[in-house]
Amino acid sequence: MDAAEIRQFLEGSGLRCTPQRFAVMAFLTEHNRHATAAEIFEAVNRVDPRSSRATTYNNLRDLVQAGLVREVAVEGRGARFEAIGVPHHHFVCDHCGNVEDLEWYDVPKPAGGSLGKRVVRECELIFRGLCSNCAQRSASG
Amino acid sequence: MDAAEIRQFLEGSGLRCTPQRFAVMAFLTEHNRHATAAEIFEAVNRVDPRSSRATTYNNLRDLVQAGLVREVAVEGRGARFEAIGVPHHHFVCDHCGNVEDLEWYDVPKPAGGSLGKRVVRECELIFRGLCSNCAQRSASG
DNA sequence: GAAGTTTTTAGACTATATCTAATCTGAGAT
DNA sequence: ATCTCAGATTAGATATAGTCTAAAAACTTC
Repeated sequence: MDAAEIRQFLEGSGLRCTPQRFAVMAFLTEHNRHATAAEIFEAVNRVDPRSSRATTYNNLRDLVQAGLVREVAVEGRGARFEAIGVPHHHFVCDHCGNVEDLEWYDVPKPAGGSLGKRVVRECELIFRGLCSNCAQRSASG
Repeated sequence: MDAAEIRQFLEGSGLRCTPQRFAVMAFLTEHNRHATAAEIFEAVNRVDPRSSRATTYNNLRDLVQAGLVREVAVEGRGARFEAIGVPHHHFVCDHCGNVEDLEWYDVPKPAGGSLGKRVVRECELIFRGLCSNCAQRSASG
């Protein structure tokens, strides 16, 4: 996603393309990691050193509401965010806590009537275990 | 799980069965909800009004390490915990934030070599959408 | 019942997130 | 161009979540 696309996305959602908001979105699309609010704030701060924490949180809330960003569900302190791009699943390392993306594939929904009257919007698959690095380290250590 | 079983579980994991630790475990097994640390602390506090927040956190950490309790991955402030019992998946309501259990069924692992050298310990499936209550309310409202 | 270990406690401290009121910005109207 | 005003941003106070410390208490073992 390049700068012009980000601008279009924001304005298409009724959000002004402010420098701070743009910086949040740009950071999230560039680094497809699962950034904490602190990391995102730091990135916005590189663009404008006078920017406020509140703005980063406000913008993250707006972007999540607009459907451009997703809050990732992981245990541990501090929310994590990612730009909504190619769908994928997640792998969380027990040891180092890193979150990695796994290729998307369809997951079967619960069978029969067990969903009851619930309405499913999306589904996320989280694997847990040891990432490549930690697995090798624990094998050789 | 009754009182004697909880005691056995704790001692089998090398943990003393203290009143506070017992209270944490008992609350989590009774209420198979996905309790926040604050709710658990409140429950422990009903048993012993002088108990400390730190103790609840210590005990939750110990119980997670011992494999009797799991920290549930959900977005939002405040970690949530559940006793490890029958395996199940989760449904998170977009609207009210409640976490509900869904019947367990096997989920296919990523195909081929896409896991690389990762070692998978467990897998969790999270559905998101509207719970029965919120779905009905939004349909009729 | 003494000695040593584990656990708990109170409260300070750190980290994370939100709120408030004042100020600033920019896109459309003129 | 510049006025206007809703939407955005700011600093800093406040709220919420979690951790740490040192001392006291509660068990275990002898």
